[in-house]
Amino acid sequence: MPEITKSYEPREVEKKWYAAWLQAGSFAGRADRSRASYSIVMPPPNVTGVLTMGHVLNNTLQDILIRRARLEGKAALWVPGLDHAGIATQTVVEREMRKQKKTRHDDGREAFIERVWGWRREKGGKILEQLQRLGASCDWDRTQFTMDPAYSKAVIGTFAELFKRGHIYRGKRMVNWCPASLTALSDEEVIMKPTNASLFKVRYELADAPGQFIQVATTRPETIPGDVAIAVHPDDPRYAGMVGRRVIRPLNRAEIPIVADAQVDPKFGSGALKITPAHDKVDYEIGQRHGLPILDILNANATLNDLAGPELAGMERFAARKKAAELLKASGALVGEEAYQNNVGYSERADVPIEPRLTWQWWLRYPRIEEAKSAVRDGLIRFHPERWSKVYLHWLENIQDWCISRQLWWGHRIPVWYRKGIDRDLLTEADLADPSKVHVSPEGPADPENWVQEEDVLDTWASSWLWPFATLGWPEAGSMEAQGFDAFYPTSTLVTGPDIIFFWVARMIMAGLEFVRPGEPLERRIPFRDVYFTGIIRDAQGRKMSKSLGNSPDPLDLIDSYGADGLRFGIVSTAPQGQDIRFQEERIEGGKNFCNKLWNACRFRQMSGPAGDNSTTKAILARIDPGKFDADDHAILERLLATTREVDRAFASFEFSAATQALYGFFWNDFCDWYVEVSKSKLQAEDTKATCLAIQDLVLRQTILLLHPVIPFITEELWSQLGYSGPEGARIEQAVLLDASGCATALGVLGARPDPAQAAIVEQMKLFVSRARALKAEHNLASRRDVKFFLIAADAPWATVEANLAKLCRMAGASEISRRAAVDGAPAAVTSLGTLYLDLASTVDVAAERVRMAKEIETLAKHIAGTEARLANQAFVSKAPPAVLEGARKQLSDQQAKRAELERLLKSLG
RNA sequence: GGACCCUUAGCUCAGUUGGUUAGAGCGUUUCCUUGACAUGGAAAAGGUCACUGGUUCGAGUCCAGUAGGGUCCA
Repeated sequence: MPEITKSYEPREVEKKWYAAWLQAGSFAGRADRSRASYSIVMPPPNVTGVLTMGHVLNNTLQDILIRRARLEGKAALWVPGLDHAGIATQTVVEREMRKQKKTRHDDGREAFIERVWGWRREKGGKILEQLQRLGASCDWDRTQFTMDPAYSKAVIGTFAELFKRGHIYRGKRMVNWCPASLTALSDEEVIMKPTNASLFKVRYELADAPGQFIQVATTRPETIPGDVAIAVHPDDPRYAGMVGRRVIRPLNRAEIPIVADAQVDPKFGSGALKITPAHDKVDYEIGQRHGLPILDILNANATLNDLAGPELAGMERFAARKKAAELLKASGALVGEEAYQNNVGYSERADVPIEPRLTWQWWLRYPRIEEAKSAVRDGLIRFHPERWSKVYLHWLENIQDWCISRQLWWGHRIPVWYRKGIDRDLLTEADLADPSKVHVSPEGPADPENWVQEEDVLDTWASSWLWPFATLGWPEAGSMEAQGFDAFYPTSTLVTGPDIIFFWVARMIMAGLEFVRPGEPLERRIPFRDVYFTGIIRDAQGRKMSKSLGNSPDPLDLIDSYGADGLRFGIVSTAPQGQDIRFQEERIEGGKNFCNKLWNACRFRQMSGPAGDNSTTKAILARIDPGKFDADDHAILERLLATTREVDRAFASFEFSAATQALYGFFWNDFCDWYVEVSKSKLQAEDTKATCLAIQDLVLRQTILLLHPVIPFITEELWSQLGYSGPEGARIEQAVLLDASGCATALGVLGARPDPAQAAIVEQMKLFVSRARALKAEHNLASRRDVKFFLIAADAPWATVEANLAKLCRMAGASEISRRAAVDGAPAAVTSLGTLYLDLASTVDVAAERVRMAKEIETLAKHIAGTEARLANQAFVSKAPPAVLEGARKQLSDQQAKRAELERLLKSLG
């Protein structure tokens, strides 16, 4: 067996094992009727994406779940993939073309799409390779891309099917138009941002009464040329006589009417609203009610068109706003201008203000809304943290039809064909259902020469909402069979961010309910059972990480510095459930240090004695002789069981950081700082050596297994180095992890069930040693190993000390601890095992000693007073549970005894 | 305007049915290269649990309100 090196060097170990895992097919998800299934579909990162800290967190958690499932003996499958990300990808490629002064129109549609594919092959999807550096154990052979032929077929087929079922329609409606990407967006892709604007107060002159005006307030004077009316509230007394009269539009001058509409807010501004139906959703509705014309003064790229009038035509919208204000001022129509903050919708991708715009689009009436609600409300799908279910339900309560068409080329082209020569603007609902005018099918019409295909593509989310089942071969029966659909659907857990709860999570639920296993119960149709929402990773100041701020560390740099395991351990240990995370590189460093600690503890084991048979738990147990147990053996096994129980619980309830913290505390404090140290004495004695080594082997084995999902590389390496892999060299994922009760049973069979009373003695010894060390440190003897202690103790505690004398001396750094009947004038500490004196043959600073002692008595007196007060309270004595009461009494007597002893010591100092 | 979350040590955070003297990591101070580990060990300092009131024998924990910070929806 090779010797374990002095410190852990992750680089080569990670490379070696990842290759070995791939080679062995360790990540392959195979359906297996004899085993429970556990499946996860990875939220597909954008094909344009590179690894961010958010991905690190998200994918580490998925990897933890899937690796733990493997150790629990489940048939585990983690499906990776990529999202074609319509707008984002098209933008990236167009930006490259712009460097050569070209646009996609120079290419033409087909050539452009081919260019995007070329980009995808060369530069896209790098993120999946980066995930491998992180250790992600996905079944890479199943990697899916939303534009793959089979997946595309599912997407297109779904459109045709939903159309057939009456869920999809074509409509001319107000949409959120992105003037940068030149496409419609869904409501979810619009981000409302408070924006500093100016509120312009503009007066419109009454046509029939020159010199009389009606005043409106607007943040968008450049749209005045598109005004077709002024609206007031019907009950507004200020305007009672105005309704029905006409005013002069001050830009692009024309007469327009004053109408009355209850949707006008009389409290806003002057209570009069200018109506621009082509450029505002509310105005459009009001316009419809009053039969007003629609005057569209904007081009698709948000420059003003000729209808805006000669002064503004051709201008960009913000320049036009300035110009409009100037024109109004010059004509005297501008009454005032004040600073104003309003909410403006921005395009999520392009980050420019969107324009409400009237266009023909394809719309989806969401299916299965009620079922989607009850699936979450009734707990068939559980959200973690649970509170997100409120956000989900609230959205479903107020759900609006989904605009699913996008004016892009990169994406799934909508499978609709129009008969040549038909005017699409005139198509009625009845025409849409008429197969002689409109053809809808995945294959297209039999006589394509007579038809023209719809140019629009589908919203990217209208493909990814099929992800949990389309990645498992749906809807092709053969593929589903081959990919184990039956076993792996519903998937077990979805790990994602709460920011896409509407975009993706809710829509996947509706899609699953609509399409999978029709007619079967809800719990068979839902796409996943648990949804874990991660927090958002922020920088140390609490800001979101972003490219423009440059406050996001490159995860690959972190892997280079701290190892993938260090990064994983660090990030998981800082990730409390459902709370945002402030990134601190120190925590990642802590992860690396923990790995090194683990490494060195294993190194110590290797150096301590010959390797025994570690190939199975049974073999290790066979090397343990419970007859040789001392209190420390009981204590470490007791803590091992408790830690296993806590880790089981934490993982089961998605408390990842609690799991890592339990393991950290156990391994560092209980094992390394105490058990390994006391082992150094035990290993000197031939009769306890073998059992002590076997216990170390047992503890290390279980610890490595519990840690493996979090830090897979180092644990695999140590698994092999310490011989747990057996003669066959089995990889760790082939081992079976025993839960707490399984461990207890295994120990019980051996007669080695840990005794809590013995474990309690170790707690006493720890405090004893700690007090001894403190005494030394207070007298500047911390580094001395030859200090003598005296102990005044009753027979029973002395027996404990005597039985563990060698260990206690070693731990305290004492040459001896001897029992005395009386000691005078030495610094002392009161412990539960007796009063401990530091033998300072000569110099004792009596004054300092008295101060220290008096301070301790004072602190103790406060606690005693508190406890006495509680016990003197009749209500407490009569109402508190007996265990609590008994605890308080015991505490009081212990405290009083300790105080008496301290007072005696103080007196003896003279 | 509606909903949700957060406020505990210098910093980042635990604290799960209310119950002994509120914890961890990092940082700080002092000491230590002894044969697993200085990526380490030992000791120590450091907190009116945001504030106010209430429920209770007992509140960091439950309830109401206030202040500050954040997120989502309108």
